[in-house]
Amino acid sequence: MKAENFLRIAVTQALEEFFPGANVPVEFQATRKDFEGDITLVIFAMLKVIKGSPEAIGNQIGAHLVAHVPEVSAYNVVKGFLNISLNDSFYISAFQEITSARDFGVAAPTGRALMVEYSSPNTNKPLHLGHIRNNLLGYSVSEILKAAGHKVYKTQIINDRGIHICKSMWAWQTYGQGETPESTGLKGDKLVGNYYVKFDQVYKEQQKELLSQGRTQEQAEAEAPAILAAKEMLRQWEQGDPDVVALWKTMNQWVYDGFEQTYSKLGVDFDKNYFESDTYLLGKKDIEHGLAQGVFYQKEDGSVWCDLTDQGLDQKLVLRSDGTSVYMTQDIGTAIQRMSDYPDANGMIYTVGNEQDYHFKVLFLILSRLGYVWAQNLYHLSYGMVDLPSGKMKSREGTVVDADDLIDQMEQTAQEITENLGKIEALSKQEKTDLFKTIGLGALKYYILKVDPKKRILFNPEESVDFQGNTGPFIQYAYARIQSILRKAHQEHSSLLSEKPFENLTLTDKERALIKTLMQYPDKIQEAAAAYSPALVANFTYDLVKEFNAFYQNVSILGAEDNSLLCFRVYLADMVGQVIKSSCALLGIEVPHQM
RNA sequence: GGCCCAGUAGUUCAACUGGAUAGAAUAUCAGAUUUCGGCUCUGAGGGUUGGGGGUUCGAAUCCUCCCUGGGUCACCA
Repeated sequence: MKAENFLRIAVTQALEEFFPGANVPVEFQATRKDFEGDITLVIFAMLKVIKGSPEAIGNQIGAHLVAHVPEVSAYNVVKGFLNISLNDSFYISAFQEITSARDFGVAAPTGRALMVEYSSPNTNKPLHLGHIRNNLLGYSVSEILKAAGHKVYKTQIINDRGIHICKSMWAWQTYGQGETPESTGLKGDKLVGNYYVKFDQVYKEQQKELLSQGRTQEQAEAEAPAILAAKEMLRQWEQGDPDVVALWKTMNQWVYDGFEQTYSKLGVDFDKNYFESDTYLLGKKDIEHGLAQGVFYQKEDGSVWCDLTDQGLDQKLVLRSDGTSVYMTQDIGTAIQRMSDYPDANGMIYTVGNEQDYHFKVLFLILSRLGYVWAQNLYHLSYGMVDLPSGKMKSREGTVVDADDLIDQMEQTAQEITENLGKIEALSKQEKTDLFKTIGLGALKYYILKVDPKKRILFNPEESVDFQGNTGPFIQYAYARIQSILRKAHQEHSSLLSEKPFENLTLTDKERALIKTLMQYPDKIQEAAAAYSPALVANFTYDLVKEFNAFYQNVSILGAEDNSLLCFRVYLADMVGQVIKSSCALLGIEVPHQM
């Protein structure tokens, strides 16, 4: 049982005794490290309801707790804080509870189902560093929500249609000379991306020429043959022209194959893919319904709008005067579609960059005005840009960091650093390359996920692979070390480990602190799920590792004086390892058995 | 210009959502060990939380006005 629960009961009893009838708020928090105690009751918070000096009230309650609650061993009062110390038998039984729990930390099913959308790439260019943050966040939040007891459907919408797709199609058709991924040895997304770039070059040149012939910039942009050709192609695609559709299918397949490789390297996956080419006509019907309901209004030219000025927002167009849809129309339609595809789901999380904050604010508002109950369970998982020390990423200037290149670079950096440390000579070649992948990706993932999603990231590849400090490899290293201890323990003391005879131990501060941290794990998952923030999990894991290192430093786990102590320490190390592994899994990070 | 987000040690990030003396890591410096200047320990310095005002027992956190950076305000997606 959690300490907070039985303490709350006892404190309420004490208050009832000292201040009958008063409805006093009981607020606990973890005791800060520099103070004696395990859990702290905040007396200040009570002063609004009851009168008196906080010290006196704290002492009164503290004395009552020591007298009536067997788990409470001592207390002290500092200003308005009552610090409560719990005895070792409480910690030991709490620890036993943890070790015997299956899937410690994972909550019981809540019966809720949610859909998480992430990645959602365009099929005209390869994935870049920004997508990596998106993918890592979306995947990790999905795992965290699952651990918090929800059912999760991971999904992406593939933006496989539109003028940008036709641009690379036209460029390939015109300049490609039949190149394929096989003939060039390029990943499909790279090949297609090259033609997207090619289009832009040609387009720019044509504009320059038109400008020199005296056209305005606007005219040049509109009249360049390349853009006209791409537009024509889009028209043909929409009419189902067989040749264009065939080309579109072929080139998109190249891109999907390329994306699949990148996803699999990143370790992310999806339960369901939506394609914009299937869904881009959705939403019009819903606009009509909304119009009938009075949620929208129509102007004389026939365009349809939503008036959000009463919410401090603007008027928002939802259907053009020619009856065609805009981005918002599609998003309204797909949201409704998805919720009917998955009737058990009653909410969605959209992992999309913060440049679309406004869009999603409006989208959610409109959906709720349309009367969908699930509209209140929509969340925009908004994240900031990723910058590099070398400067900002701008696709126009070609300073985009390609996702595959970055992953390769991370593995290579991991290799250099690991080999320099020289602890892995015993491993086979295959084991080594696997290890470098694990470390390189772990570094990348941890570095990105440890930062609050909302904030911009400055990503420094070198720093991220550091084996010291708040980094992925540091955590992985701690795990590997624990595994090595456990291997030895099982070799040398296997008979001892079958039972857990550690009832009457006296714990050290370090051991108590470690158990305390372990006990927080389930709450951390809930917190992270409520905040949609992998950063909370990441920082918890780091705290746990630090706590373990502090314990490990002054203690010889396998050299304990008596058997039950040794057994206890091995179980403690084992449990720490399990929690590290499990919380790393929530971040999508693998842990190595040796490094 | 309106709206949204961010601003915390030199640097990269925390701070349990209003709690105690704002913490880690990294970099720097000083010791210890090491003949390796690289590895490992120990310790230190480093902060007006962008600035001013306000709210209260108590503010990095809340309200307000400024400053800086980013985003967004299309019949683009």
